[in-house]
Amino acid sequence: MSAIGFEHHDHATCIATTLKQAEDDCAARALKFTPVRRRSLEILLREHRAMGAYDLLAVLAQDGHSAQPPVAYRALDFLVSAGFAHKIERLNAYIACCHLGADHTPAFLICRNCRAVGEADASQVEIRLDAAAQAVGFQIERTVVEAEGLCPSCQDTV
Amino acid sequence: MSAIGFEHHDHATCIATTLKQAEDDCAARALKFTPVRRRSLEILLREHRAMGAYDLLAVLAQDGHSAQPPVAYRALDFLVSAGFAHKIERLNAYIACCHLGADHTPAFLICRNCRAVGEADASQVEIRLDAAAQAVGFQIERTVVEAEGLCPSCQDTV
DNA sequence: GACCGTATGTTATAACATATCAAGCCAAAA
DNA sequence: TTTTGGCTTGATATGTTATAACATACGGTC
Repeated sequence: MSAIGFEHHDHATCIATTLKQAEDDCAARALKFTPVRRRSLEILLREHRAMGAYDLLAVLAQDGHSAQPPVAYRALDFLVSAGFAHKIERLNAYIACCHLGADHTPAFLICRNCRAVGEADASQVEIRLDAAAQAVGFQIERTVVEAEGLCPSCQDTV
Repeated sequence: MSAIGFEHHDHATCIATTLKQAEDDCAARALKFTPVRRRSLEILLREHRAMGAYDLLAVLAQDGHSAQPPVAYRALDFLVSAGFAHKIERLNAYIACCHLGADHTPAFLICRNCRAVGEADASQVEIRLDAAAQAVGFQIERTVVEAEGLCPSCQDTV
């Protein structure tokens, strides 16, 4: 699959495998995959779309977790820094990573109509900023690439 | 100059020329370069860094303009859609375009320490997403590229 | 048990953004 | 000239996203 978000796939398996991977990964790196964190990742995986922190919070609240904003933001920060989720800056929203384990600079395709988000196949994405950065002595640590446009299903309807 | 923001330049001239260019451009395209809009661009140019909408608003207020949020957001929307300014998604902030007139997909270098922002030289930036987008039938309209890291002056201090 | 570091709970507030409706301006049509 | 219609502005209120600040709980180690 080239991008998730615009195509169908076996969702239940996808959730289970990714959770397992995250669990193993945390064990290996001595990170604490606590209940809130695990549950947050599960929710992101289940929704399989970009969710606002407050969307996540609402679902967590239904589980009986504390429903204050920092709870969601902390969980999201953990997931992002562990590489299990990404923040979509354009939407101020978060999405589970679907290439977990692969060390990648993700590139997202964001539909401006339905807000669906796909993670572009890293092998087909090329980003070259080194020369420009080097020219001014800037030291790049992380790069955000987000393309906005229309997803297949919205191209006809708009 | 390869990137503005990390290097010195003749600022007064830079402001004057850009304002003039914007003015001409508006005349040519039948856009209304009203006082608030002009003043907003001038402020962004003068500051020469990413400003939040409320930062802009505070300066506008000193001029005696109405100081309600919509005033700033409207002006910023105009400037962005006219191509005179860019939004830095990572910072939820806005910056004057320094390559006005050139049709470009800007790429920004954002210092995570001092929040200085440089616009990378377009000629040295290469972004290829077409293949990935085409593979899933996504139609790209606009691409956001923002690199986060350390600017020259912050590399020693942090 | 005492200590320490990390994670969580809780309250409050900062920061960013938009909806809505009324009023003004200007230019083109009648 | 008056009218009409579109765009710009003014003003109020509200919605949305994010963090500061402080207190408490939990788990491991000495």
